Amino acid sequence: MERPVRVRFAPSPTGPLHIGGVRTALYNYLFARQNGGKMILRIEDTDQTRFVPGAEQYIIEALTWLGIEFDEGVHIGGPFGPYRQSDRKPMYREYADQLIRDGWAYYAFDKPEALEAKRKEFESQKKTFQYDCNTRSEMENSLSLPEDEVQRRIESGEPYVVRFKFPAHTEITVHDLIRGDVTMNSDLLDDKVLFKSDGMPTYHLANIVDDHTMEISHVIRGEEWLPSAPLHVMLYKAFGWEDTMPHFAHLPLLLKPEGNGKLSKRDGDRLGFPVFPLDWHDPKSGELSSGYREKGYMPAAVVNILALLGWNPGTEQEILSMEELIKLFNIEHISKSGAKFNVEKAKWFNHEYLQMESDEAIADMFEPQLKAHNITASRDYVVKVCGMMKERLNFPSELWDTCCYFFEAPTEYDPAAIKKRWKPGMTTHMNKIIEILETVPFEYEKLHTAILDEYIVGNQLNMGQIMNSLRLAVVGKTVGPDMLTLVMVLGKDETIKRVRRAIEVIGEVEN
RNA sequence: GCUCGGUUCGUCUAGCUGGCCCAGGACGUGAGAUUUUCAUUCUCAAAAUCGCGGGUUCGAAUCCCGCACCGAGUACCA
Repeated sequence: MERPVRVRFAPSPTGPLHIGGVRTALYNYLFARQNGGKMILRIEDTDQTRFVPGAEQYIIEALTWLGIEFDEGVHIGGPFGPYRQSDRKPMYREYADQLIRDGWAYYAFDKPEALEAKRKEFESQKKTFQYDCNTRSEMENSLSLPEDEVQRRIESGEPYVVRFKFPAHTEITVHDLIRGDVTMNSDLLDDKVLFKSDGMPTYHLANIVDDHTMEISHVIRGEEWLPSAPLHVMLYKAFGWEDTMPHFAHLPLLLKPEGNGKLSKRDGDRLGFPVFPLDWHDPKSGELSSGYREKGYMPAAVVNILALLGWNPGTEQEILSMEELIKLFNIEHISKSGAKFNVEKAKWFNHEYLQMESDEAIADMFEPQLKAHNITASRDYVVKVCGMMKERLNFPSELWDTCCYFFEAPTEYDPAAIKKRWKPGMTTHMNKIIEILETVPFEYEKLHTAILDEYIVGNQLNMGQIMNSLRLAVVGKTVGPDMLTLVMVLGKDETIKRVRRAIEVIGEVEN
């Protein structure tokens, strides 16, 4: 009997959420929506020392921007709250006690320095110290110490942790939805701390207790958790919760674009693409890490990019909306190996999504840039320019650079273009074109006939030279849409003004 | 070191129940077409001896074994 689908995204508020985490959230979301299940946001803040103010807010804002919605969570509440582990602190204690009572865990008094010394000692013999069934008898804990001394130490307030007592010689199999059965021997696993001396549970305890009490059906998380999955399976067993243990799916890692290794926070700005969904100002260092949103990526594009990094629909379709992703998503098509992020393809996705935007919407993105350049233009004009130019763009941020000449006459002229196109006698030609513009009715067809057919072709002039010079005069360089279209958009007076000024500034050239 | 996981064009990947694969698509790259320029668009092309070596089989990217390499984990961090 399958239980209702309930999945959670459970980040730690230790900094900005990086895109690997975003992808994990996305996959959870797609799975939940597809199965009519619930999506829960739980904050795992059991490490007080790594808490970063603002991180939780950042996570919520980022996922909201991307359209990844929650049904329950720290920001919206729900029937299984509280959803912040620090707010659930009192309940973990009893679960740790239960484990001790049942012989699945024990108290350990070893000081951090003592453990460190032990590790050094082993290291000098080229071995690795592990707190496990072989070594725990040599350590200071409730298994090695007499009962009355354990009592005494606890009563005197000596700090202690609770460790899991891993049974010896046991094969533990984790069934992973992506990788199949993964089996490990308990002898290789260490007695993980479940409950810290500061009164907080560790990830392992809190995670299992919360997933159980929140009735989570599927745990979809990063591959870095696979090695500790056997511990988690054992904990479900120790608590007697095997029947309702969630299904596990460990996602492949996101790798850095060059070389090897896991994508890290530093890579982004170094390699020219964001590692974070939103800009992040580090409250301590004041350092800024750039985000997709501020770089001009559309949220739907980011979702699409991330969805396809480690999963595919099994067809050749690559542009997929959230609705389509929800419909098509399946765990079977998640790949096992890590994926490298590809900046060029990300740009292409963004380009595709930008093309789907209406001219109006692109104009909205353009307005702030125009304002920044002190441009005032009619809404109709801005919309028209956007419609004409959008296919050339990957990002809205490129709008000003590719469209500025629609709003501002050139102040300088590209020297290379002058050299190539502005040949002797050009001022005469330009004056002639001004004359045509002034006398011929200002209509596309009429101007085309007058300038192209009659003047240039009729006089057997070089089409490339004349038209490009005109372009140079109007734009300042040799880029842009169809010349006459451009003239029509700019209008008669503005065009003439620009050509006059070019004649004046560039002047006549010799050979 | 140990444990676990992974390994198809430069990158993301299709392929998983062996023959339709001398390996398909996409991004990027190159060439051509279109254009008065740039870009767009369109067409075409190059690009993986399927990590390596064995085996099973009439036949293997697909199954089995070994090796190599890469990654993750190995904290009172998650």
